[in-house]
Amino acid sequence: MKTLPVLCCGPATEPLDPEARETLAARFRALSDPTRVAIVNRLASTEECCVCDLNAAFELSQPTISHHLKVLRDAGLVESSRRGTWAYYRLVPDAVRELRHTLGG
Amino acid sequence: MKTLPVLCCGPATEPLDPEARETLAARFRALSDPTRVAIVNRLASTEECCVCDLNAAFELSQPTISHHLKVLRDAGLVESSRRGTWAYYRLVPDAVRELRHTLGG
DNA sequence: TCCTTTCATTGATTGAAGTCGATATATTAT
DNA sequence: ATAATATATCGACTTCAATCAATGAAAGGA
Repeated sequence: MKTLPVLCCGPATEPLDPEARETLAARFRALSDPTRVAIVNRLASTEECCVCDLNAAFELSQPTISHHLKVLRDAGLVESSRRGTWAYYRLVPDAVRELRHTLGG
Repeated sequence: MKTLPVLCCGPATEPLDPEARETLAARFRALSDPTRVAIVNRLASTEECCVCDLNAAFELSQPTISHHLKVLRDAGLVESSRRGTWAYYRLVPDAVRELRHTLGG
C-alpha cells in the first residue's frame, strides 16, 4: 500500500493530488458514522471480535451492522475471516496508522 | 474543550460513550469530502489563507467553497476572521490533534 | 435429510449532503 | 451616493447513505 503524505500540521506540507484526496476522504468517510466509530473502538480494545458480539452490543438490526462492517471493510480499515459458522473482525493497524499520520503524526 | 479518550490501538481501550461517538463521527464526517481534505491540507501548509485563494484553487463555484468552509467551521476544525473585505481561514490545531489522538497517537 | 444458527445481500424508504444559480450583505473605491 | 468586489446565505435539484424487513447462503446439529 502506498504511503500517503502528511496532511498536517508541519510548516511545509505538500499539496495532495486528486487521487490522494479521494483516498483520504473515503477513509474518513468510513469513520463518519457513530456506530462505525464505536465498532472500530471496540475492535481496538478486543483485538478480534465476532459479528455476533457486535450484533448484541448495538441496538441496530443485524443487516445494519453487517452493512457498517462492509463499509469499514471496503475502506480497508478492518478485515475479517470466517472460522466455522462465525465471522471474526479485526482492525488493520497499518490503515489506522496511516490515517493518524495523515493528521500530522 | 473536553479531551476525548484514545480510540486505538492500545491493548486496553475504553469504550466510547454515545456522545463521544457522535462528536468523533461529526469531525470525521467533516473530512469525508475530497475538497475539504484538500482545503485542510492547504491550510496546514499556509498557516492562514484567504477565501479568494481557495476559490481560485478549486474548480468549484464560490458558494460551494463557502459551504465546505462552513462545514469545517461547524466541526471546529477551522476558524475564520475578517480583515477588511477578506475572510481568512486557519486550522484549529487542537481539534486536529484531538482527532489524531483518537486514532491512537 | 431437515431444521437452526450465523452472516451477507437485496430492495425499498427516508433523510442527509454536494452542487450551483440567484440573492443578500458588507466593505472599499470612485 | 454609486459601483465594484468579496463572502455568505437561500432555494432547488440530484445523488448518496442509513436503516430495516425479507431473503439467500453456508455451516452444524438432530
